[in-house]
Amino acid sequence: MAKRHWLVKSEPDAYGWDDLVAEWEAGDNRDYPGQNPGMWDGVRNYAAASHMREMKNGDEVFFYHSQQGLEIVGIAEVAGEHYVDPTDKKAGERKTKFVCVDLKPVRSLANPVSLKQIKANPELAEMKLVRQGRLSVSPVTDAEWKEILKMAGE
DNA sequence: GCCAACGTTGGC
DNA sequence: GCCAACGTTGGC
Repeated sequence: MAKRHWLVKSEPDAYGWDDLVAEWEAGDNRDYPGQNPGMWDGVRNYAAASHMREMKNGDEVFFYHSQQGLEIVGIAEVAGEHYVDPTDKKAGERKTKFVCVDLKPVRSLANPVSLKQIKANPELAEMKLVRQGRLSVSPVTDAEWKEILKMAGE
């Protein structure tokens, strides 16, 4: 099964790339001690959740900073496939449960790729990040993945 | 099952 | 801080 690629976004004020790295260094979850480091919890959007259900261990994920920075700052990988989000208090009342995955930092980008650069690149005009800005977890095609790595000078 | 109202996200 | 886009909720 070929590796797939994804993009997740997070507000660095709430939980940024550095926080992800720190959690793995600490070997624990900052906000929910005892839970896995890098637990991607709190997604309450069905489209985003269904993407998380498709994520497989080893898939690579761009980590994007929204609100502040507005750029892809690093690459993470899926280190734990989807499970019911332990922070979803109403999971029992719903037929479709929200889920989370675990993300593990692989490396930060020496040259982050900004939303502005992405929008300026016609190759990336179809990206979900551009077309549907509010989606917090979205698929990235192989071509888009390569193009962005190229822009990052990797 | 439709659709208006409301809430949230996120770029600017 | 504003506003557009979109998702969710709830009345009918």
